Amino acid sequence: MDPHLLRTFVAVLDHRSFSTAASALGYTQSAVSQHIAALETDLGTRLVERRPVAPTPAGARLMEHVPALLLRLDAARADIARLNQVPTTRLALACSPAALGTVVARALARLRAGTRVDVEVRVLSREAVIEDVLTARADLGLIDGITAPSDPLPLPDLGPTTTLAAAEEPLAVILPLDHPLAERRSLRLPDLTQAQWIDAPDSAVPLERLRTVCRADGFTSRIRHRGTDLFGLAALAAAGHGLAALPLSSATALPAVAAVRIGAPRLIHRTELVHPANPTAPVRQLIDLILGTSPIT
Amino acid sequence: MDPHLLRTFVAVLDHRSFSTAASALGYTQSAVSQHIAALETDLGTRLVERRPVAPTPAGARLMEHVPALLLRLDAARADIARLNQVPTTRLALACSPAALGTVVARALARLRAGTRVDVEVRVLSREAVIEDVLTARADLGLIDGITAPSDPLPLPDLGPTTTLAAAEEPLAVILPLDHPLAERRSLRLPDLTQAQWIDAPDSAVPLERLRTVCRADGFTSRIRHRGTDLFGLAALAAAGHGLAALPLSSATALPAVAAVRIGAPRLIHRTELVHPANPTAPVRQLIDLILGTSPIT
DNA sequence: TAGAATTACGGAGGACGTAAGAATA
DNA sequence: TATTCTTACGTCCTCCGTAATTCTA
Repeated sequence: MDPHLLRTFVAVLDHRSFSTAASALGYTQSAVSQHIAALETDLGTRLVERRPVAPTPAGARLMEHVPALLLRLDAARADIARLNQVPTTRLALACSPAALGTVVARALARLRAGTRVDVEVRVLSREAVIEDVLTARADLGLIDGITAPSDPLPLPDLGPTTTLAAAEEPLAVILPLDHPLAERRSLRLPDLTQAQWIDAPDSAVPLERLRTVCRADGFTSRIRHRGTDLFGLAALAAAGHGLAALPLSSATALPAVAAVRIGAPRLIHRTELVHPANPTAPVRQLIDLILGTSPIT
Repeated sequence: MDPHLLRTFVAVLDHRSFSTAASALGYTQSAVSQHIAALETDLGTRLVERRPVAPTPAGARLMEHVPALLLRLDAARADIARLNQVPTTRLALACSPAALGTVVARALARLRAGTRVDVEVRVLSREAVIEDVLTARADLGLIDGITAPSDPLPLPDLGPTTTLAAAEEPLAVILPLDHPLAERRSLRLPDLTQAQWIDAPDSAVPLERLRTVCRADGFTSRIRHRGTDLFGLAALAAAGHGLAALPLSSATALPAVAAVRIGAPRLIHRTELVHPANPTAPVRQLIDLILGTSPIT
């Protein structure tokens, strides 16, 4: 179970082909074939079905571990590299779309006033934000999500990182202006299980998460929207393709849609800050700024 | 970052010696030295201080990743091995001490009545239970802990496993029979931050966890009790060495100590069941039995 | 039958052991 | 000075590429 073998394993399944995986990795087909054969011998089972290339049940099971494993490996390497890094004043901040509106924009406004810290903001899916922070492609991450008021966001294994609550606000849904529910003061989420939704896991609250917090099925969607483009999502919602859940402030700011607050169950939208252990001084400064505890105004 | 190198890395730090690590791993000292050198070259930093052997800051950082990494690697292998395993009727059940009292004993009483499933019960620390389930040394695990009433227990990353709530009960503290607070109907946890506690992370609720849920410091201890022996813990508590937090039923059943319920904050003690994906039929049967949904009575 | 994976085989590099050499308590 | 780690070096084995072979859509 050498990491190299595991990397070619995922490449093969990603490309659904030994040869293209080989060229992507800079190996020959032969080498890839040998890698897979070595893995299969080691584990004593066939992992990949050939022609067409597809995971066997065992391969699928392995695939549930390997990406996390390789990520953690990269995280370890990055974590050590960070130790000897000289503090830069050019910081990379990765955030999910709703985190940008609820926290980052406001924080950066305060930044202009007083510091000489340069920030590059990168808007990504939640998973990609975590990846970026773990692998040191970003100095700081902001992730948004919904939970019961006192709970932390359920984040996957983050290793030795710290998460801090950066902002909380009510949850809302966006819907077309002429939607029958658009005039309501607030809505109950369980009443919306049968509505038509847009599944926009990278930008809005993932439908899967709505099902979990409501302990209910439903929340079906005909359209899936990938990417971090909230305005595009709003356009789809405005055109009547379905609802989407967002923090109230973002929902209100979007054009051509109505924003209605979710009144029940008691849920909040929270943005959490994720940062590696032992942040450098500029990073710590930015953290303080975002948390609003900084003397800089 | 070959897994072999990482394994010798942890062995070296565990044994605080290259030579004893070598013999433990079945290598020569030379090989171990080369392993460490290879890792250090790869990562570009010294990881281990020699004579005496100790982790450098970078080594300590690496050490925060490696055990989890190696565990996940073993979990992947075990997960695949389980696929081709023939269902046994001899099941290994790993549980934390309080889980035994709250769930297992009762469930196994029902087991005697109707099935031909053989169970081996193993009482371990929470971490060891998780390890056993992930690496298939146990077919099923039960872990106890405390949280706010509707929250799940905060378990570390478990990969593709499922957790289910198995039992809930009030939280209590045990104290000497002649303790001034022993006659109380209930106690508030924040009032006990300044008391003397026994830190028994393997058997009772870890003090660290009490601090987290109370959002308070304190809960200091002079005695640390390792191991899964609840009666030993009770003896220490009875002798006045400090308090310990346990589920009410276990606390009540222990000899020579008073059990007082924790009234605030609103916390529950919950036992959760951890099992791998796709359990075999006998395992599923045992799960149903434990959850009380089984027709077997 | 063509496209694609496997097998055979050889060379380069890596890994481990033996043994001699440095370093430190 | 004794113990412990490092370095040198030889051998064996592994890994990858080339090329011939087998498989299957």
